[in-house]
Amino acid sequence: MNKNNVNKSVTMRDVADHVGVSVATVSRTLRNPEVVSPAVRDKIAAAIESLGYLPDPAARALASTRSDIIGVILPSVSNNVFADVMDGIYSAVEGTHHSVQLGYSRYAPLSEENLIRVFLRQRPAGLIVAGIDQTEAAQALLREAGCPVVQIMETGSNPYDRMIGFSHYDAARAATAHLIAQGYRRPGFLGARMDPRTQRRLHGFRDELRAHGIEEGKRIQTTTRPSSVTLGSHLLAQLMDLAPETDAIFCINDDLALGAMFEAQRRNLRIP
Amino acid sequence: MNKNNVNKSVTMRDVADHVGVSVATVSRTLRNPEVVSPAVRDKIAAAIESLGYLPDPAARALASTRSDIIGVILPSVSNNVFADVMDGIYSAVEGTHHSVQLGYSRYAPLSEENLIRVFLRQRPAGLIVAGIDQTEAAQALLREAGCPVVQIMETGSNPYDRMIGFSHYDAARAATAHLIAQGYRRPGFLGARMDPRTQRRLHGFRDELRAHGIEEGKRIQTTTRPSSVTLGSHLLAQLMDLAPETDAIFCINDDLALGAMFEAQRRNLRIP
DNA sequence: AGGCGTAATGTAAGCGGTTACATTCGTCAA
DNA sequence: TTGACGAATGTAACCGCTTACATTACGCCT
Repeated sequence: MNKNNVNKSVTMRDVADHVGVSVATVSRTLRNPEVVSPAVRDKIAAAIESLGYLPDPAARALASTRSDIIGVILPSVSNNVFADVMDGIYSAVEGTHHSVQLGYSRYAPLSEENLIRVFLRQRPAGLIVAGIDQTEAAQALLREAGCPVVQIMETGSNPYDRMIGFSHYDAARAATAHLIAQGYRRPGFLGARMDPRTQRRLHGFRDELRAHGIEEGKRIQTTTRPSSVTLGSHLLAQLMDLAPETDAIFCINDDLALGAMFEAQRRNLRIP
Repeated sequence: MNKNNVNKSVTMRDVADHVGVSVATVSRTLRNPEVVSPAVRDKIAAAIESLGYLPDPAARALASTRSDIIGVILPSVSNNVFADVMDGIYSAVEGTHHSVQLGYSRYAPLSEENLIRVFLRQRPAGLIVAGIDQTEAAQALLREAGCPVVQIMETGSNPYDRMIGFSHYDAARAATAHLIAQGYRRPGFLGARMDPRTQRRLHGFRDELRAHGIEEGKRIQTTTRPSSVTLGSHLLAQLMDLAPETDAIFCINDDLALGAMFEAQRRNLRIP
């Protein structure tokens, strides 16, 4: 096996010549092998292996007007949750003929819209986007994407195509209800970034408090800055200064929670 | 501006017809505008904008035998360090006409080799790989990649092309020297995964101890399992059970360190 | 033997750009 | 006035593959 001719690029033509068939036949054994006679198919497979042929994805995409790319658009790379998502996506894609192209919107809807446009231009095999907060234009694009579109990490009504995730509002209510059920009557809330998703969590928290007739006081501390561990510490410090009665904390993510735990420890607060 | 014709795909032909020039001229105003007369150039730019033309990357790649893709091959997505790397790469790429394609080797050299082969097939604009521990075949591929290759997160001799990073061995020695300088005479080591990079850190640690005539005792606790926070806790527990004299800890990464801190806290050990 | 249906393969026209080379045209020196 | 030259644009081949359609080969029936 001669795998090293990346530069001299073994083409389908080479494989075809080597076996003594036309390129069409080679293409067919790759795309739908069942229409090629087994004898020829085997010879072609052997030639592909021995010549180290690898298809040119650009040529394939151009000729077939469809690529093997799966576009993924997430708001952030540096968040653990998204890292887990990527992990999952890559393990699913591994071993298939698909490849992943990742875009990063930085929580900016316009930048997301643009990414969608660029990705769509490659006629991707599929598109994965986070959430439901796309711009009007982006929504239109996604509705006629011409490929499967899956929205992840959130649910809502009216999906473009498929949708998997959970309701951040409901989850926040459930978590808050849990705290209250445990007997905590003065729960606080720490939030950062405050993008639409985060806001829905805050609404869930608030509505659940209200449902139990609990005043929120000054126990909701948020910032629009991106979340981080140190920010978690700051926010908890702020919270405890302004609302020392706080007896439980709802953090919108793990970064903040971790920072809050460190700060709590510094202040010798009890952590269950 | 009609940006929504992603399906009906506005081609360069459409732009050319709209302005009344040949496609070659359109292509030129995109590729090297300086050879096109300013008047025509402006008309073309306006047409591109108003028709919402976006180039087809596959066609471009096929015709020019070079793509705008920057291939990035990392061992893991789920590690914070790599998330930071991606963050940096994406901010550098944002706003350019390049796009990033990320591959994930799962610390498996063969899988990395394969990714390199596949990426190279697209004649990428550049390639970024982590470290220096590629297979022979991969090394050969990278040396004649035909595009810039940059190795990150580590240094060593004999780069394929460019290399940025630091020596894990030296860094580990320096960190260990620091602990010893602070007066800690019984430092321990927690390591996970134990890939070549990690091993070099362990060697650095060991060599520095030896240089100071310090016995390592049972204070080196490692596992080949991938690192995680809970693993950090386990390893510290194990370390303190087997070597209670330990007075400082060297953790190979933040996951482990965090886990170790939690465990230390549980055991009421003092953390500076 | 002749005709026909089917399976296997070949032929060739694109896919949407890039680019070497040819052509046109205006300018200017002789 | 004429020829040469350079700048601007057009022409067309090609990049490597896919795929509709044409062709060939073969087995079977009448």
